[in-house]
Amino acid sequence: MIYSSELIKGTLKTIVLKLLEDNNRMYGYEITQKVKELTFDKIQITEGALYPTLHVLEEDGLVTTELEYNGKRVRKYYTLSPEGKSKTKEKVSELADFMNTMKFLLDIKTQSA
Amino acid sequence: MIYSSELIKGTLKTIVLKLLEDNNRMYGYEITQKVKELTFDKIQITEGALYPTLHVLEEDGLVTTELEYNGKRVRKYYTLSPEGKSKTKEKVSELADFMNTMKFLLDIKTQSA
DNA sequence: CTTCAATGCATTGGTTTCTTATGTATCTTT
DNA sequence: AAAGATACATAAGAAACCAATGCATTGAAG
Repeated sequence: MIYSSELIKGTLKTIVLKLLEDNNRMYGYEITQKVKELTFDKIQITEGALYPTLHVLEEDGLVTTELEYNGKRVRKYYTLSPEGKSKTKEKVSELADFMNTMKFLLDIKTQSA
Repeated sequence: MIYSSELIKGTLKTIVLKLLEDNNRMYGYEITQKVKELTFDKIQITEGALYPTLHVLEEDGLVTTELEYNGKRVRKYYTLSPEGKSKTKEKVSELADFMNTMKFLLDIKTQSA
């Protein structure tokens, strides 16, 4: 089962920030694979979604980048900036809070009965 | 605190379906107030978002409607159709599953350490 | 040795979904 | 009488994602 794509909307940026927080330094393709692995293929980030998101994070100063060459193949590594780190905490805690609220909404009957 | 609007994306339809499942029969404005109340003002559904969503649910045959007059003021009541009921179960369980996955993603460090 | 899959970057066009703003009208409270 | 709440609705625009495409390198399989 793969989640319908609407669900990813709004959470992608937070997912990426959280992964960077946990792994310090990652490149784009690595992120797609890590998410796929960690979610047992339930979330598959498309490149058309990921790269624009990474570029926005960079424009906003939340990440810094450095190019690295393995032979001739280039990798663009992303690392959280100080602002990126605090923004990550914000976004993660907001999402956690949101999920609690949603859980409450979805379980109304069980909880009130 | 009100959640940043990106978070609502993708969950609105499921929220509406779930409320209709719990309350059997609701009209639009009532839904906005109920969500506001149940989430302690953290989620505020705008009418510009809600009404198009309700119309789509109707077009898709997931809800049926009936107009009712309180004096001259009209209310449009929405009720889940049989397809709507099964669709609701689908969507709610998908969202619950998604939230578990997200929770796992956000807690990686805690869980692996 | 060549072809296909995987790795790695990126952009473009299109759709969905929501926001903001606006419009109309009724009812209630001050 | 006016303002705010109730109640419907639409329209223009932005945001965020998907699907498709493109380019290039590397590794594995035949």
